[in-house]
Amino acid sequence: MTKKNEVEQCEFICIHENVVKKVQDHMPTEEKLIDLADFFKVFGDTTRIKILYVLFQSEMCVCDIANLLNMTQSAISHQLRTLKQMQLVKFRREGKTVFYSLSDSHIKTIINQGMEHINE
Amino acid sequence: MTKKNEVEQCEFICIHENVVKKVQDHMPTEEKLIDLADFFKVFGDTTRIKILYVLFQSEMCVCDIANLLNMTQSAISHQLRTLKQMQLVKFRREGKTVFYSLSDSHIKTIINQGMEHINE
DNA sequence: TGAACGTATGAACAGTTATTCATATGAAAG
DNA sequence: CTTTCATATGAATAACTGTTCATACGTTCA
Repeated sequence: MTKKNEVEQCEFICIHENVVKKVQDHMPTEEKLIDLADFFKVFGDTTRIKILYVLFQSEMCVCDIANLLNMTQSAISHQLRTLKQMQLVKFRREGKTVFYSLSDSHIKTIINQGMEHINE
Repeated sequence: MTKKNEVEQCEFICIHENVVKKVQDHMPTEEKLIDLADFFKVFGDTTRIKILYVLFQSEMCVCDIANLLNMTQSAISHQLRTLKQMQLVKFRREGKTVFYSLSDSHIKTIINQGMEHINE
């Protein structure tokens, strides 16, 4: 029985081999799980959550968001880029100004569910 | 007009002062927003997502989870600690073994919503 | 009581990430 | 074409986070 030697002997004794196998078969692919974690990672930052909350109510330009959240234009712009890459916001240009808005209303659902959990 | 000098002049010209004010009034408290981000942060790690997925199907001991995910017992234990602190999992002891399970079924909802978004 | 074993935990290290600063891009107005 | 202004972006830095390693804790069994 030459298996991984780093792993402790628990592996051989361990209790629920049948359960482990069954669960293993029902797991999503590694890639899906990484994508999913990356998706939630976007919500895991205060600045980005704030931006999303702001956009819940109204489309808004970068400058306005920065003022509202009392942060620099650059910081907001960087975060908007992240949100854009994850397809959570979209934008339209109007002269010099760029207006951002939510690209998907069911983002609201996810955040609201999170809020519910927070409020016990 | 002596206000913050770090902020660019955009602040004074900027377009939607009325909108900004209105949105500002409807924002949750800073504390709530931080808590919310912290909550989502837990889902933003591949290992933790995997653990949660595993526990969707069955309660399981630390050792089994480690084997299933091909990670060290220590790594899993550390992450379970995080999940425990966020009230996402609960545990029961049976002799030397500790079994973990989901503490709240509506976690499933959140993750499923995330999956839906991933799958476009 | 001592050995065995499953789990927990602190410290250290490596990798990641958010903000800042300086500067670039792109559009409008003169 | 030059200036002004809103936004974007690359590089650098500081803070955070996940894993590993060593070890401690707590339970069972002899």
